[in-house]
Amino acid sequence: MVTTQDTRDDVRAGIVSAATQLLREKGANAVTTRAVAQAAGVQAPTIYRLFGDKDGLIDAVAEHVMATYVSGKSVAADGDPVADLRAGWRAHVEFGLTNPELYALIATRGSGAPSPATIAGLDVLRRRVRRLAAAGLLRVDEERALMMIHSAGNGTILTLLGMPAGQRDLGLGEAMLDAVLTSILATTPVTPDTTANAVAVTFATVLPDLPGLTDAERALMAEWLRRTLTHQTP
Amino acid sequence: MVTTQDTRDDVRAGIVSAATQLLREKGANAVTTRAVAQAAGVQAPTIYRLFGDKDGLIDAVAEHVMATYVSGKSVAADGDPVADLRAGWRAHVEFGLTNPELYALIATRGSGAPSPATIAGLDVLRRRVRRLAAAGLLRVDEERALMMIHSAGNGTILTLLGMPAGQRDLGLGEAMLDAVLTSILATTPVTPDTTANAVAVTFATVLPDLPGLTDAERALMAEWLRRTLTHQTP
DNA sequence: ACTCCTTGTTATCGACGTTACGGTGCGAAC
DNA sequence: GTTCGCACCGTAACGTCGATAACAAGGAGT
Repeated sequence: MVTTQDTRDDVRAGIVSAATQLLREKGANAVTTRAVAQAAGVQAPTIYRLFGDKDGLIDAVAEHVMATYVSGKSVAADGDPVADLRAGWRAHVEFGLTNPELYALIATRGSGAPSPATIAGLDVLRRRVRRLAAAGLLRVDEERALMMIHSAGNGTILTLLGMPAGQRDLGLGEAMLDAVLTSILATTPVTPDTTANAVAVTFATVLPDLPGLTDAERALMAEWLRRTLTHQTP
Repeated sequence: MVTTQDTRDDVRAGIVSAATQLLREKGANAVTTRAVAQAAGVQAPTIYRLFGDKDGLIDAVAEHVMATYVSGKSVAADGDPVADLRAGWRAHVEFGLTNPELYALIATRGSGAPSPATIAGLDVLRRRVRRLAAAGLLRVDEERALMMIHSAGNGTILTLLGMPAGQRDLGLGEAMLDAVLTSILATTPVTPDTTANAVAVTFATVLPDLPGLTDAERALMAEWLRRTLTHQTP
């Protein structure tokens, strides 16, 4: 039978919708299990049967809001990697400013595991950073670049949310992104050809200049590079 | 008579101390008015007579912890303004990592007025930025520079606190500060040679695709690459 | 001696997250 | 067709939280 599953999903959607509206209109403190249950027309234990926990409800709200938000935008996954990163950054900042209570709720989980929404956001950001790295545009560690962009974005949004809506420095977001990009981007692609072979060849030429490695490590890497390059059949 | 005032201060100090210890050892959720009152050997209403509010108690705890923290360090207010800013940044990051629960508590006040600790931190940062401006070292708005440093610091600390204590990228703080300083300072500090780093990063992305290498060799190279990239470049 | 302000103590309020328990309906089995 | 089993639903409650009212006690100042 499907009706039971359908009504279950309907009830679930209704609860999420009620919680979202409550969060937007009355603030985070107004999102209590009783208030949500009353607004959705269900009983309090229903929330626990469907979401297990209040945090589960919050996660579902975050997922719902983010889904409806990104559905309105077309994420350009092609084209210039840098332009894509900028677009993603702007969308992120705009999302934070559009949903202040929700963002403060999911971005500031005191301790413990980060929220699923945070993990999802980090994943899409990681994909964008990987494109930068693959294009030869990064001059820092991929993980380092990821963490820098994440920290800058999170800090910027929280700072903007911390000041009254009227006097927000709206250029702060662009300035922060420019600062991070200037620090992590290579001015021009370092290799015109990003095939594995070409990159390995280029890497072999800069290997002696890399700091923090012992001579033995450098020698081993050079040896392995030579092997992988001679392994090529063509 | 002074004894009444003295005992009042003593009781107050005892409550703050108990709350601080409770916060450090049992986490933020364990800091309840009842638990604090019992740990301090007073009754629950005493907290409200002395601090007015639970937020007041938290603010007092923050002030106490910060005071005892900065008392251990000598803040060099003279000398190079840039060096002072760097020292203040490092102290701030170190404070956040040393007091995770407290920092998460005061830095993530969802909405409403920021905590007194935040305001105090912004004030000392504002003074440092003003010295930069007075020395003619800023190439952006003073307020813009203030907000950028504040956002970067807050975001960095929250990001570091969000990952397990073992695998924190401790160079992230310096990298973020360098990124912001490069963008706001008139005198651009020396940017190290980027070519080698960029090639190394690009190489890391193609490393999994290289033929003729064992998994162990690939893992070792990835580890060495990570080390050379996170290596501090003067 | 009398009054007033501060302190200590108890009891309690309303709200919160969460859960135990009994009823209820519906498909399955005989 | 009757009965059994089981998943669901609604009521009520539990334990805890922040916050406060009410009142006793005791010393300070006049």
